[in-house]
Amino acid sequence: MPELPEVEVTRRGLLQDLPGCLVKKITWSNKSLREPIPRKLLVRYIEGNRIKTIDRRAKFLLFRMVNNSTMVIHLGMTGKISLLSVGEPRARHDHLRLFLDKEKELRLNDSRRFGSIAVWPPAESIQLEKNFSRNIGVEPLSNDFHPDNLMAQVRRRTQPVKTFLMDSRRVAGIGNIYANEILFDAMIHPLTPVNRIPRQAWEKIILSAKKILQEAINSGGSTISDFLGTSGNPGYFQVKFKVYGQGGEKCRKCSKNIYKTVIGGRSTFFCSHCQTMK
DNA sequence: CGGCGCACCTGAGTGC
DNA sequence: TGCACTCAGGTGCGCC
Repeated sequence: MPELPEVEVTRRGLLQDLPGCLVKKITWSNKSLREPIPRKLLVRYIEGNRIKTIDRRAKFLLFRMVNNSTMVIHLGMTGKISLLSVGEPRARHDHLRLFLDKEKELRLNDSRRFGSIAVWPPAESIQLEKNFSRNIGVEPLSNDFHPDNLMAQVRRRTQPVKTFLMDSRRVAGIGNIYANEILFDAMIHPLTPVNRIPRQAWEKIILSAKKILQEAINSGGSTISDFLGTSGNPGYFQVKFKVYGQGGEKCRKCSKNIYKTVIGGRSTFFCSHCQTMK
């Protein structure tokens, strides 16, 4: 399910109930996700402790514990976190179950197992987070997402702007769907080399990104009440995308054809009439 | 160093 | 109904 908006909506949903909860017991599947599940660290630092709050960095959820440890979860392509009432039967592809007080269970289900779970022990948490964050680009909803910042990074680069927006070391949290949608909104051709984008166009990309991501978060916000219960995940919010998945359809702005191609190995949708190289 | 292709894994959909 | 094949929202490695 997850790009930045979906992860953020998940975070906000969990924030309604999780802070203060005690993690009484943790169980896991016998399969690895992207990396092996850190069982020993989960038992040592998360089990028996209380959740303080939940933060987000890029598409990672950071569960801050009262003992200053942190559980870091990435949802990959198919990861879903649900907050369930105790007694929900286990399901195929459940990989992590946190049994909480207040008759609740936090569960991670991930069929493709591209997700990940890490634990930062209290003593190393600050340093580990520093290293972690250093390898991740600017948060697009922050004030640091600014033409100065981006243009300084792209002087020598020729990669397509779509690839740049999706590169987590440059910009955090933008995946294939929203990269397509943002560039349509900004009227920029996805193949435009980043070193040939003028400041004005960067300003537009930034505004479009903030707008598109914020709209997605807002529309997901209305589904937060679905968190309790098995069907509880917001997914892509039934948002009607303007270009993603619309190959062969008519452009909403100019009625010309929307093309589908592949950039950086990912499906790319755009209107060659509305979206130009500046 | 920058940029690209590919692997990782399962499930859904399509066409024969 | 079954089989073979394609594609999918993410990330990081290795290769040129």
